[in-house]
Amino acid sequence: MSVKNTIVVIDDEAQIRKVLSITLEASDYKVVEADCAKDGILQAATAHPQLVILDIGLPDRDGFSVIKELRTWTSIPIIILSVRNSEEDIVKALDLGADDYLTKPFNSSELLARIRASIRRTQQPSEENVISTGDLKIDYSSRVVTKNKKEIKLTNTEYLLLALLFKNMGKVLTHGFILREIWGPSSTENSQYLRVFIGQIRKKIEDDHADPKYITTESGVGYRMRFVK
Amino acid sequence: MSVKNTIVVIDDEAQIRKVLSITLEASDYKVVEADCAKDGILQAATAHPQLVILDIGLPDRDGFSVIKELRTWTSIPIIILSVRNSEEDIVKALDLGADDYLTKPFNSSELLARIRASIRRTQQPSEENVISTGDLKIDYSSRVVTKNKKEIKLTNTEYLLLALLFKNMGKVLTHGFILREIWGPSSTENSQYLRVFIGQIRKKIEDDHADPKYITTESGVGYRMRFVK
DNA sequence: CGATTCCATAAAGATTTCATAAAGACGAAA
DNA sequence: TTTCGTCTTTATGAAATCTTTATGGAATCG
Repeated sequence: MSVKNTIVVIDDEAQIRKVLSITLEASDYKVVEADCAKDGILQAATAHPQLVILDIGLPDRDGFSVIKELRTWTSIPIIILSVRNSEEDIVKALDLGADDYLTKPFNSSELLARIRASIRRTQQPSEENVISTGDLKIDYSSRVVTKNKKEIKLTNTEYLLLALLFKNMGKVLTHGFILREIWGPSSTENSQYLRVFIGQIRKKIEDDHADPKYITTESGVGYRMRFVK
Repeated sequence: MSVKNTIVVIDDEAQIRKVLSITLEASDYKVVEADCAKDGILQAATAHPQLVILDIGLPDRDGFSVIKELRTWTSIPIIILSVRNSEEDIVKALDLGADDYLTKPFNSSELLARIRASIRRTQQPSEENVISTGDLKIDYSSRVVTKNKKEIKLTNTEYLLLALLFKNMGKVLTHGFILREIWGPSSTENSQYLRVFIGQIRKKIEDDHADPKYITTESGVGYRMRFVK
């Protein structure tokens, strides 16, 4: 279940705010309304919105100055609404940092599509993919393993093997399974070089590799990665 | 001295292409023209543009399918031009991944402002336009790389490659990923010329290129840009 | 307990991958 | 067209990695 995206609507006409709210809420956005520039900026700062819809014609302040002020501290997308379809206004708004410009009366499905496009752009990948045990940590997105925050240099095969063990933390992985996963289905059942690699990895990650605490041997079966507090 | 931003214009009407070229070149963009979808995609993959302008009505293929195909491998901004001001088309284009939609006849200063807005956004995601590591610094807004405040002369491809590494500082980038990002989806899996370029860049940025501290090799995997204090 | 199988490690050989130079191809600009 | 800068390809030796072999120690089982 995803959390709803919040949109701040800054417009002095109650009618327009109402139409926008209904439209946006029907598309599963959370809407925060503001009827003047001052309140709009406050809401933008406190409601943590994913987008701002701003009417350029406000009673208390020039809408362009609102764009300017917002851009001093945030880069969330701003879509401008205006009754004026003047080239000059469009250029000014966009160059001040607005992301899009629509003229009233606007088409609601076009507005929604432009909102989706703007939000899509800001939601670029930033997901971290990290698993840790003891003082060991693996980061799949950057493909780096650290021990005590210090990076450990691993060859490609060593990394693949360690990543496989991490992903199956606590489970016993049989020799056959590991060999098939890393060396492909046509790999021989010879687990000799698996031992060589486990040995290499242990040298690099275990404090005492005569008594390994991370990768334990399950004699006759395979290996297991242990979760260490 | 900053390198010009490149824009690929895909339109079958020579007249429109000419007008666009003149307009864009007057604003200091480098323009690459294509008169059909096939050539357009090729140019988008090889010319390393910062933006694509796409006419939705092309002779050889549906423009929507071009958006779709481009979006399988690149996230550079796409601005759609169309004679049809239909809500349906706008929504479809934006949801397929286009960044903006303008109807012909378009206003050239509005188009330029929308281009600036789109390019600005792509050069922003790292929050700052400048990233540095050690005595190296990259400025995305001016496309300039400096070492000890001294500018380093880079070819376009070298810049793109270095910028990609900077943007993913600390992450291991696989050969395949780098090749797709820089040379497009049709690039071969041959990483030989990637090595050549890495070699060139190292000559320019590393103090001792027998022992590189900025760009390290992850044998069998790819390369990584390191953060140096 | 033996005997047997399984495991850990070192080290040598085989293979893959990498760095670099240099030559050819290509395209943009004069 | 020619020139120049850049990109692509090819070739070569070096480096890193993987695989195999050998040896002795540990675990397992009758």
